[in-house]
Amino acid sequence: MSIRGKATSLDIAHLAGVSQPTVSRALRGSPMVNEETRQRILAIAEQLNYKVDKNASNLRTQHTGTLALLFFEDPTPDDSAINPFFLSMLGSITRACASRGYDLLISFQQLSNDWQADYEDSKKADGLILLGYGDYLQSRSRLQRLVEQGTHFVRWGAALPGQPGVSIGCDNFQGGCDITSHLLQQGRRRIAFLGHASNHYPEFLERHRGYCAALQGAGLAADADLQVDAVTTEQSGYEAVGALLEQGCDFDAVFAASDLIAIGAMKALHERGLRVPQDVSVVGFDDIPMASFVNPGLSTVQQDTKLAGSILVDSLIRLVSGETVESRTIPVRLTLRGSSRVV
Amino acid sequence: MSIRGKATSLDIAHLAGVSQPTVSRALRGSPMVNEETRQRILAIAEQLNYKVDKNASNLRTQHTGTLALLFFEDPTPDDSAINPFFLSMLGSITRACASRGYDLLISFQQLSNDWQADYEDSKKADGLILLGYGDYLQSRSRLQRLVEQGTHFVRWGAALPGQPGVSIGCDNFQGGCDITSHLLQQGRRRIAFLGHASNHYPEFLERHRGYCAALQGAGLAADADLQVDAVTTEQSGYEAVGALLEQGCDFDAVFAASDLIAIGAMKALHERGLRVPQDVSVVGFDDIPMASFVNPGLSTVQQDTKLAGSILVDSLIRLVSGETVESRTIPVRLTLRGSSRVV
DNA sequence: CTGAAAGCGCTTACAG
DNA sequence: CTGAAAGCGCTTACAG
Repeated sequence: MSIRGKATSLDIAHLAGVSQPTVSRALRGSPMVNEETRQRILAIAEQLNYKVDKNASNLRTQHTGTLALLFFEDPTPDDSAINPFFLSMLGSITRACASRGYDLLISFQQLSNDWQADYEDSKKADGLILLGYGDYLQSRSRLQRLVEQGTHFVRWGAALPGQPGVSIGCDNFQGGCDITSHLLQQGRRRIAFLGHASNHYPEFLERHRGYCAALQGAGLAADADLQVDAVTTEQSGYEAVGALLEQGCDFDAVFAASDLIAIGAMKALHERGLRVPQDVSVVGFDDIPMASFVNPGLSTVQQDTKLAGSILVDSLIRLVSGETVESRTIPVRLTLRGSSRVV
Repeated sequence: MSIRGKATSLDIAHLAGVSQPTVSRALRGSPMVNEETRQRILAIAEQLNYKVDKNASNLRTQHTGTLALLFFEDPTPDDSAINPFFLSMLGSITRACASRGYDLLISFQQLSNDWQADYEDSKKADGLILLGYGDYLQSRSRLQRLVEQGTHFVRWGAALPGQPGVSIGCDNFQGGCDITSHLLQQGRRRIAFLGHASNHYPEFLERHRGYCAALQGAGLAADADLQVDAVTTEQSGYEAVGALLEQGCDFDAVFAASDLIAIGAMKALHERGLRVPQDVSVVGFDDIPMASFVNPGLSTVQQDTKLAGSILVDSLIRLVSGETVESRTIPVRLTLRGSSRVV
């Protein structure tokens, strides 16, 4: 046995008086090993604090028991904080992997231009989870390439028809529709939409479509003047409200395409002396932790990140083991708080 | 060349008409390869989308280029949200690893009882970053064992004298002292401390010591009735204020040992009709993102998570490469907002 | 139930 | 500057 360095299966074999393959079998729980022998081997392994060398076993078996999370950001390539919604997804994915016995490798893709390549190709992971925001059209060709290479991956995002690969996303359309209906029920009629509504941002677009559908259901038409582009930062929401007010737009509610936008919007409204919700109702999307702590609490569309994480991980594991997996949409739920309810 | 599956260095060697070791050298940038040959090899590798098999190279070189983050939680072993402060640390560590060319393996230790063992021992990572909260005394013996085994690790936490291993932490004492002084300057005299103040929670204890020192500096004694135990959750802060009020304690300020506690405390105060900061000033510790969004904004002690992440990663990398690394304390900074300033 | 043999895909002395 | 050889530590047919 090597004194320095970690023990190997050969060390154990010597000590147990068996061959090295028998040690390997015993440790992996093969039924073809004498129970007594196994116990002896296990005891020695335990005593030596032996752990199977993953590099060796992965090399031999050609799979890793590891999943890689590629997190890509577009709008803020600086070191600013990560969107809390994605942080929450990250937490949920991490937990889901752990509970299924997989390791999770995490990478921020803004710092690497070598996308798909780096993980499954270099045998670090069995499959990829893609998570992030940013311009969809820019990433689409990359998805296409992943599919062509036979890489196993799932992504979080809108499941568009003809979409390459497997997507898991929440029901953005329904969420947009429901929260808009809620505002309508509260008597609001001039509802601004803050967020991009183009196919570059499919999730925002779906939310906007839901918004339009709800308006239509109430016999109202969407007013193009009430849509202001915004990416998912407070700053962007703050500026969007500023733009709306400067244009002299008349509005009695704001549907922000994300909570971060909504929180920025609320700040801008407060600063102009407009009361939320008395003068302007505000609602968001995501239900990030801080939504319940702003004052008033922010009404929003909750995305179930825990469920999402589980489904992403389970789908990927099934994909890796050769099963066919369909894209899925997860239902959303309204979380109503003070920002949209006049008492 | 194998049609199915990934290309290997041998495939490239065949195509380039050289031996496999030459391919390996060329790809690793060895100066002992003819430049022309190298270019040819590089081109073929590129074309085949070849990536070095990490399992094979790690097995051969006996190091991984991977760091493992062990995140352990004590108080909430359920699926509740991760403390935003640690989420922020996690983001910062992830970025720091990426920018230094290391992969990051993440594990939630609440789900595994096999601590230290699982990572460096199984050759998945070159070193460990320990991050988390919970009872320090419970984990101390494990740290001791890590040191004995020669495992490379750094931990986030209070750098106590005689502490096993390398710790990086913020200056909890100074932070506690500064924020308490601020309250005193605002004319507060009866300052409650919400949080455990025992050696089970060394960071809270240090904050409490800073609090006592500041009081003493102002000629005041710490009133034991004004210290209420709390762990770092809103619920705990909410309950702590409830307990204080039920005891009929007289207090004009609250120093919560973490922002989460402070936010719970503010909620409890609001519900009882007490105004923040007019009736009771509230301050926290951490400066989590939501601190700036509660109403009024929460005054707090900022821990620089970005710097912390960099130092943790750099320290670990140096440790792994055989250098000696000392424990370090990172300075803190007050972030003052409306919760402690009567206009 | 067990062992001898082969091989996963690299890297690195060693020899030329 | 390049190649033949060895070996990292496993797992898995194959033979008994």
